[in-house]
Amino acid sequence: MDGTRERLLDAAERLFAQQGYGASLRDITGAAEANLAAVNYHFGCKEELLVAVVLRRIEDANRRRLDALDALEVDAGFSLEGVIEVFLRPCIEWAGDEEGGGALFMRLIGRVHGDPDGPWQRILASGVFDQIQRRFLASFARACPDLSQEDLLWRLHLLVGSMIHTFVNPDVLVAMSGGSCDPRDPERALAQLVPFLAAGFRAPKP
Amino acid sequence: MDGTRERLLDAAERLFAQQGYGASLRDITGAAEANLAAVNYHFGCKEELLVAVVLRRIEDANRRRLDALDALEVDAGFSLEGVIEVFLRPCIEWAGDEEGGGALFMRLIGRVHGDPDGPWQRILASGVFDQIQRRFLASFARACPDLSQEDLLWRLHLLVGSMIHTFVNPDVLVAMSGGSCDPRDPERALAQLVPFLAAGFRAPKP
DNA sequence: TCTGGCGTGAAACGGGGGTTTCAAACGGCC
DNA sequence: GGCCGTTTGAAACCCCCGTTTCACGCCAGA
Repeated sequence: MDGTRERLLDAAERLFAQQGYGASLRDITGAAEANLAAVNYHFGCKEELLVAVVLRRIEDANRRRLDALDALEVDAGFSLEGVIEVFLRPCIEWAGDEEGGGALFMRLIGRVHGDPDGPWQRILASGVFDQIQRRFLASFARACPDLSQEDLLWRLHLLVGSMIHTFVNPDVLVAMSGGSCDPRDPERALAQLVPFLAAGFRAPKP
Repeated sequence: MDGTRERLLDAAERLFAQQGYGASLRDITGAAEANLAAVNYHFGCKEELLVAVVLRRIEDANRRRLDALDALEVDAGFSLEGVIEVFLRPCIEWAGDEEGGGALFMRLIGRVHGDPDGPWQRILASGVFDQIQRRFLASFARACPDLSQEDLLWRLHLLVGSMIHTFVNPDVLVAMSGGSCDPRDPERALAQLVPFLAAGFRAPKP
């Protein structure tokens, strides 16, 4: 039967998200109804499996971000808020997607992101974020022409931090607020994040 | 010899930060020049050791934050920027403290924070952050009287995200900027974070 | 001095981990 | 049909892990 590779990616995404990198290959191959050796055959080793899981979603998300940014740039309605929304969109959709595994994927991102010497380095080194970073920096520079490149980098970094922290673990904010704040509601999350971050970008230069 | 407990905490802090929760008790007790069984004797199990490591620093930091906030509240110079700075201060100092282990501790925070089902839940449940959250929410409410409780929670959450993302892995921003942005420089980090976050808090209500 | 608990040392226990091996099965192609 | 590269199956290999056990030294208190 074909599709073993895809089934492995699906199962790994779910189990890595739920249990962290400590999830065993035996559990993953079991869930994928594949043989234990299939992981090493298709991906080489456990770490490469994780990298493949992450890249599969990131590359797709970045394509959609670039498309949306293209549309925004030529539109007369170009705005700082629009750029921020385009950047946030994939994460917001993932966070609200309980069935398709998007919510789990965000948790996985949080995990690998917290392990600086692990697979995350390989993901960064793969260059998946290079084009995204360049394009968005250019758009933010257009929206905030007074800021230096250094300031833009700082603020993009702070934006990413708020985004990850919010969508990786929506439950934290839900619990903290007793349920009144819920990042998994896309509209309300955007309504909170965009004004906050746009105001941050428009802050006077340090 | 006394101090085994403290040596274990020191060694665990370093090794957990460098290698994650996967660091073995054999390595930790070896580095602490203690016996393997000492961890289970003093802390019960591996997870409790991690919790103890984290709480040791968090409790101290929160005490200092509360003191600084007390001083700020009675001062005529009370301001939103002041509250933000007080909140950020411990993390900024840790991030710049390579020798004392503060920088490593921030990495550890990033790791345990990314593992929502792990020891972080026990840390949250311990209530270490309850008083801090209440006090700072009150201060932010004083600085931003127009915002609802829900908006304040959202914005405090976004602040925490930027803070963690920045100081947990300073190298990311350093690499991304080619060295021109360095979160480990306390003054410049404050100069970037405080205006951005203050403007975010002052953004109009969603 | 005797004693009892506290801390330590050394070893073993039971289990699970990633990876490798090699033979068997599959599937397109000459 | 026969062949060969690709994929799967089952088992073994070797290693490291957290925890437990139990005996031994230590030292205050009776």
